[in-house]
Amino acid sequence: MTKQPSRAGLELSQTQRTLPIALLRAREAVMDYFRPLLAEHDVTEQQWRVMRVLDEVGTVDASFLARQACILAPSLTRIMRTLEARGFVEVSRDTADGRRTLVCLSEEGRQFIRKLAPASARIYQDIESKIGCERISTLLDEIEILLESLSSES
Amino acid sequence: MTKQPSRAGLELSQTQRTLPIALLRAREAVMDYFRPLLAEHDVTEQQWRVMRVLDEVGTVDASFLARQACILAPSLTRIMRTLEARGFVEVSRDTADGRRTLVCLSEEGRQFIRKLAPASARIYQDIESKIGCERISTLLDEIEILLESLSSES
DNA sequence: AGATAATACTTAACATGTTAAATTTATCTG
DNA sequence: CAGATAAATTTAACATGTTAAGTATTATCT
Repeated sequence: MTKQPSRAGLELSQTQRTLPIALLRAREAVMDYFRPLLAEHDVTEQQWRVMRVLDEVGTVDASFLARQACILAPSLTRIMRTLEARGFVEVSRDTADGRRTLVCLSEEGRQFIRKLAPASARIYQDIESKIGCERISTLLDEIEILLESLSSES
Repeated sequence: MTKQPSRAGLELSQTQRTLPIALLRAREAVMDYFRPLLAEHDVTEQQWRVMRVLDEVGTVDASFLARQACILAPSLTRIMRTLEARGFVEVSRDTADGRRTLVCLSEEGRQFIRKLAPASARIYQDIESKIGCERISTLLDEIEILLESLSSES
């Protein structure tokens, strides 16, 4: 079905048949469905991701938040500034460990999430209807396995 | 095996069990293996992607290149400036259509690709050995289906 | 042919990605 | 307990992502 280049020695794969590009293209294809909603409400993809994570986990330190939202620490610092200025998050210092920054959603932030949740869920359902729930589930499982395989093992 | 949240109404999925984040995490996990090599040779991930595509397709216009490398036009404009200044690519105007910019690898650019190819291929093989060739192949197939399902249909 | 729309880029402006260095606070060692 | 180390962020600098606006060139339409 798919042309498999014979890669006996140390040659490069066809770019389109490569994990980095394939994963990037897949993500772009999915995000194309969400971008209109985010743009309409003036939040970037990353800001929304941070708020989604905070909505799930409550109050957490910056490192944990960065890891969960797949955002690097320096980016998170800037994003926090933006979200705090907009009144969507509350930032404080950890009294137990003065190095840590603690963050949580503000009431306004929670309302914002609730306001967009239905439209966001509908978009995801639209995507599911095109791909199929089982297929998405399988893909997510495959990715989980990939992550386990690539991390923490020899 | 995996906890499936009951999502009868219009609620948000668990972030970690969502296509945008899962695909992003997978990509990051893979790129972590390549970044040291790229950093060692002072090329960014995107610059390398552009050169990889050019190596495959020869001389092409900017739009095609941008699409193949998953890079937006404005980013490509800047990347071209960088790569041209470094002598890795040659840029020219399409005589048949004055709007188009044509690009191809320079001899120096081709040599650069050849120099990094073995190490890059070894890294990919390392990744394959951890995940398994068939599993990767399956994943790539699943992604192709996802791309077809999401594009150009109703 | 001439006005108009469509293409293909390019610029501009702001947000984020990425790495390295700096800062502040904790922890560890002797 | 003082000095060295480590940990958690932040800052800085440059590259790219992203959208909107601007430019030049080509295609279209009457």
